[in-house]
Amino acid sequence: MQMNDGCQWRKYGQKIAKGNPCPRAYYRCTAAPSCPVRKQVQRCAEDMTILTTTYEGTHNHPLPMSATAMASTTSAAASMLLSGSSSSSGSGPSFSSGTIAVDLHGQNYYLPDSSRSKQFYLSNSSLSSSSPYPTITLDLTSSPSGASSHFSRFTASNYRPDIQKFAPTSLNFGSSESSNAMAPPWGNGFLATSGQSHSRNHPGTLNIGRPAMDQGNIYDQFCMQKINDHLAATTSQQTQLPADTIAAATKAITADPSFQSALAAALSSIIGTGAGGSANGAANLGGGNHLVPKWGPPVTNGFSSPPPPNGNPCASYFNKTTSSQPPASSKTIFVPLSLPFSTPSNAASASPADKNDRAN
DNA sequence: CGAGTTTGACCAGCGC
DNA sequence: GCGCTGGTCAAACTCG
Repeated sequence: MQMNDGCQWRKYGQKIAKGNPCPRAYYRCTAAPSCPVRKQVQRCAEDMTILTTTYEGTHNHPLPMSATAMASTTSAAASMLLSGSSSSSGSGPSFSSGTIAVDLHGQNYYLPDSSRSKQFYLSNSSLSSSSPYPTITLDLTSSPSGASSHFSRFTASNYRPDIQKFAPTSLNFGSSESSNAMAPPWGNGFLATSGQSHSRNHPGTLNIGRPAMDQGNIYDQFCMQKINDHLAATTSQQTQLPADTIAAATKAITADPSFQSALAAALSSIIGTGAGGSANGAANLGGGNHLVPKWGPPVTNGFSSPPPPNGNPCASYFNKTTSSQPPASSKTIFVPLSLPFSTPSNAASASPADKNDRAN
């Protein structure tokens, strides 16, 4: 069991996806026996330091606070990213269009792109700043609040130390539960935590040094860490994201090309632009295809781009080689995709239990 | 000893 | 129809 995002996950498979040297790990939520939620964790080929996590399905059980917080964090980031990208990142994918409307408060994202419009609903939004890793979260899962309507959540958070400093995020943890359930042992300080998570594998080094599964854990841990950190630090102020925080986050995100690309990739894959991640996009989002038509190609490219000079950190990580190649700055991308987008059927199909598993 | 992880094999959808 | 790719299962292995 892993404590990634507040939920317990069990790895049930790993596979090397085409176009990405890094294996993709598959996890199932074990918080509840019948929970259909699955998670995919994969490293960005372009930047091994970036992890992309895709959530699929809807939890049929109450989420721990940490999980909620995590989701929140990512959502906010995503929103920021979206807005930021649209305005400032010209180089990136075609986020730019500027047609993207982001309503942080409402958490309602509108991407009336050229021909297709999509509504991004961020059920939770929070920016976690404690983690050294930039995190991109794409959550397409239907959230409880959105039960009535299917929505997806895109969340991206850029975890950067510097940013953290600037953005004392006050996260909306939405859950009254305290961090008890999720409180990770390492959840003390940012440094402490990160050190711990990493140290598990490679003491003293910042590399993710483990297979995808671990990666997932790690990034989750970071999130959790952040959360905890925030909780501790802002115990009393877990409320909404201050404009400042958002702005800072947006800035940070837009400033990081790799992050953008990673996010774009994640989004594209999730959304299932025609390009490549058809499986995810189509299956998960159902109508998700309409979401980000333009992003697809560019993003994909990014992923396909050759690995870092290091050689293939990914491979080594996944191979369990503890080769430590601590990326100067590790980045974690969370791509929580949730199924229930706009297609009810998605939920069903998404559910692993159903047809399952072997479907593909 | 139990829980979780790892890894290879199998299955099914999709594209050519 | 064939091959490719992605996703899942299940047995074996490892760690606590």
